[in-house]
Amino acid sequence: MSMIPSTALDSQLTSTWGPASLYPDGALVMSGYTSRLWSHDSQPQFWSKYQVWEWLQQVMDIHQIDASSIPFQNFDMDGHQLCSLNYHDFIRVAGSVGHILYNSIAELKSSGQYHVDIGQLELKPETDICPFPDVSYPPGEIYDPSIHSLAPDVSPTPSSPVLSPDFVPTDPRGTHLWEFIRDILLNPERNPGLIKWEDRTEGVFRFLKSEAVAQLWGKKKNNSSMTYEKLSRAMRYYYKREILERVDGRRLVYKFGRNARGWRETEK
DNA sequence: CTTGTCTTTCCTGCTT
DNA sequence: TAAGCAGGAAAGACAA
Repeated sequence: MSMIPSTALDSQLTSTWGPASLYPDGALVMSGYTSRLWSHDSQPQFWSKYQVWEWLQQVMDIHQIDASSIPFQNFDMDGHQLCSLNYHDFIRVAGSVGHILYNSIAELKSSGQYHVDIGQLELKPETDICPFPDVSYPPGEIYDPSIHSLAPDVSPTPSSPVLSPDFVPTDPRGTHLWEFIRDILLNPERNPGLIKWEDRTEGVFRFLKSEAVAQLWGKKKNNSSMTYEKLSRAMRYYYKREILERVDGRRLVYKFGRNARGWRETEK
């Protein structure tokens, strides 16, 4: 996997990344938003897995499609693999959304930029830029969770040299939700851009891609219907057990509590 | 088979 | 209005 300059990542995550709802004047903001996003490394063939997921989330946001409606884990691949998918592959792994994704990547491959035309958001067939207009799929087709992933399996609980010396990666079977979250935070190289530390020493963190994390958690639990809504309920149960502490007034922000172990840089 | 833990699912109401 | 948050209630999964 290719490395992305951290400065580029940081700027993407902190300044250009964010839900579209932050920008009430969506249409006006969008063009600048997307052009900023894709202003670097615009050749999808050279994207890392991280950039593939960034692109996925962006397309979903731009088209105002619920991120939970596609299986992010099915796109556990780098840009080279992504570009090798044909139209049918996109439809197979993402249902009707695959159509949008295919168009996006096709345009990126040819121009290196993803131009968002607001009029295109309606996705009228007659203005379809899909190069395979004869390809048909059942109207109203949606993602079928039983469809297997094209991508190789990925473990969300990897080992990494950044872990504290006494941290031993837990058995995936026995990993609880908070440990799963912690392991994502401790392994940004393997699960980049999903959750970010807000205050490393205080144990404050924020979900950047809540639905993507929920999908990953669901995959781990073999539950394709997991959502952030349900994941967050489980997170709230941790308050009482002091595994997490409340962070008032901030959406998607949590803080590790006194009973959470293994997240500190210098644990013991 | 029973029990306890840890979610998962659903829901109502509230907040941003 | 959408997305999150707060918890109650109840069911499910699973290990001891």
